[in-house]
Amino acid sequence: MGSATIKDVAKHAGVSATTVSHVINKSRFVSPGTKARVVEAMRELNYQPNAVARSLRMKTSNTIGLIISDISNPFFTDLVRGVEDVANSKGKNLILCNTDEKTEKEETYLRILRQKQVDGIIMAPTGGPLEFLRQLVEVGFPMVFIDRLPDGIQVPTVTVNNEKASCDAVRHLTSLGHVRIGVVTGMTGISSTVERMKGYERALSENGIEMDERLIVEGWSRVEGGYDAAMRLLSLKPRPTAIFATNNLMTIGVMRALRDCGLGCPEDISVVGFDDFAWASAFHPYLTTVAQPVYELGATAANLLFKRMKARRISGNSARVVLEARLIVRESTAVPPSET
Amino acid sequence: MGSATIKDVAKHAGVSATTVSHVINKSRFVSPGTKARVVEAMRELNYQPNAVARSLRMKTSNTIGLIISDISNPFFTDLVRGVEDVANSKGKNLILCNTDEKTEKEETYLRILRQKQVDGIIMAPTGGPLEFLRQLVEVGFPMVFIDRLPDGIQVPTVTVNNEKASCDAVRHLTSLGHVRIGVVTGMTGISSTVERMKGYERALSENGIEMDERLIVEGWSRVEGGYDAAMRLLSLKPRPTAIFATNNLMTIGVMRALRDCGLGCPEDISVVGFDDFAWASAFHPYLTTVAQPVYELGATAANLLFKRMKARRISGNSARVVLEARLIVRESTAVPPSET
DNA sequence: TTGTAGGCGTTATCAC
DNA sequence: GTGATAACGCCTACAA
Repeated sequence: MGSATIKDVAKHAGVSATTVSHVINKSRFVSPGTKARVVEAMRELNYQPNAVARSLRMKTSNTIGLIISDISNPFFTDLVRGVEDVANSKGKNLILCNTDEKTEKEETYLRILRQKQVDGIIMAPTGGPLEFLRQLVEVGFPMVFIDRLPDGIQVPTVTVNNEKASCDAVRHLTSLGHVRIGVVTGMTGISSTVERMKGYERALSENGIEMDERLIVEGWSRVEGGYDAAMRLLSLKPRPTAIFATNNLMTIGVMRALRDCGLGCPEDISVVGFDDFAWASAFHPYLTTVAQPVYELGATAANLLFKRMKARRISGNSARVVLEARLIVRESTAVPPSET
Repeated sequence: MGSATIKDVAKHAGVSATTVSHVINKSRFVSPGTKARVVEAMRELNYQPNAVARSLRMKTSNTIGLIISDISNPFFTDLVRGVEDVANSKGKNLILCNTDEKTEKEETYLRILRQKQVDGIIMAPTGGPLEFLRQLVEVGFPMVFIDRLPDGIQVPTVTVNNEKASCDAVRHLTSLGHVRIGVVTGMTGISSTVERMKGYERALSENGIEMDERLIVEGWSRVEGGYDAAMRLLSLKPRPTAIFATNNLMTIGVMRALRDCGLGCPEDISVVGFDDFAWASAFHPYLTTVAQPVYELGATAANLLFKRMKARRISGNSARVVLEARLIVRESTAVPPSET
């Protein structure tokens, strides 16, 4: 049984569809009497306005798209919540899309979201080459990038101060006397990886520590990658006295590797991880981490997007907002290396 | 500049809109020549079909709604991924909604999703009284409940075997010699809480252990609640030798309480938690947990929903699918209580 | 204070 | 093989 339409309500109330529409949207005066009849008719017919028809007419879907790599990643989890809260407060809904870092999925989702007439898109770009994306930006489609900078596309972006935060993390290790500091790097080709490595390098050079290529291992931003990378690092002789894992998943991989090697943290080796965990202060080791303001990242991006949506044709202006990630020092790494 | 429409393409290719439509949808034969011209016109105009207009006409939005309490909760995180993967494989998109367990937000989202003509809804019901929800179910709107059973509404549901799994968890503790076993319970009024408590009670009675009301404390399904509840339990004299935390967030709260009380786990007290953590085997204590097949929960619900969507009018039939949660025994609790 | 009519961009029916 | 035309449900000039 097809639901009641605005015409059904009109007929039932003995008025025109126009009047019903105005009652629904409070868009012009309707006498108390007729208004009451309309309201009553809507109730009796259990009327629900058809938002699709409305969208077609109004050219706004009250929906925004959010494209991330994987909602299972705790990092995105809080970010998504930030976006949804802001969106909800503005009466917009969220279509969630997972790319798994696949450029192909990214393009498909972009295309679908566009076809669904979403009012705007927030995305963490994979970094792959993307003609369609470039076109969208060029026609002024409201879009905000998050967590990473796109390659050569001018668009508003929200990130954290990756370099500075990484630098702080590594400085923390050097200040404890560490010199041989291994680093597990993220996916190549995304800006956050590059920036975090810059911070690592800067901290070392500040302290007059020579770079050792063998201490830099790729972890592909994933748990398994972090595990493998740590295994490589741990097999070095002499092995590093500390490891800097440049994201949350890789940090877990590193810790698993330590366990499998029978190594204790921080007794045998110190670890600092980028990204904090809600449970970090309740489970051992109480890891020192770089905490990103993840929720704010999402909320900020959403607010920025809404600004763009209002001023559709003010293109060209591509702000970059940088939020502050900060080091949280916990007891576990406050231990000097057993060897030097 | 409004995007090109099907009419623009038709004009550009010198054919009718009908033909363009048929080319797009491959819905009837079009001669190679005209087809080529149409395709070329679409390319030149950078044409993207308007999915909103299509939805209005076809009466399907190719979108489903997912209503949960909070995407920040790691439990829902993997579940959402399961739903999205299945949805995506069927060409559907996902609108994500967070209720924070507020009946009011739940109703608002239900109404919006209905108005947006989503093809179906998957939800973890708050348990509040909900007339609108009941109406939706009654008119045969495709819907699947997840994680919890609704109160007295006949609708397909996907859950885990909460009672059995809880019973196993507590049996594990009794088999280690524990008798005074505290339990931190979830929100009152949701089925999973009730079922998990039944499992707790059954395990105790099987072992001839008398129930002690003081050992049952409400943790409201949240971290803070788990913390407070654990504090209460730890202040009992004699204090329990083990604690069963009935969900992931409360488990974290319990562990924080132990830390703040300077108590070690498992030396001073044993803990078993409902819900596993990806990092559980890498950080201390290596907690024994009940692992729910969370991704499968979401995927199963989505598959069930798609079945319902196909056979819209086969109402009445309200399957309940029960997946298996299983105990993962790790070293930490394999320690007999220091006292009896 | 209220109503009529046209159109948003598609797809489906029928006709040629 | 292809096209006109109506309709999906709503909003909004314009008119009365």
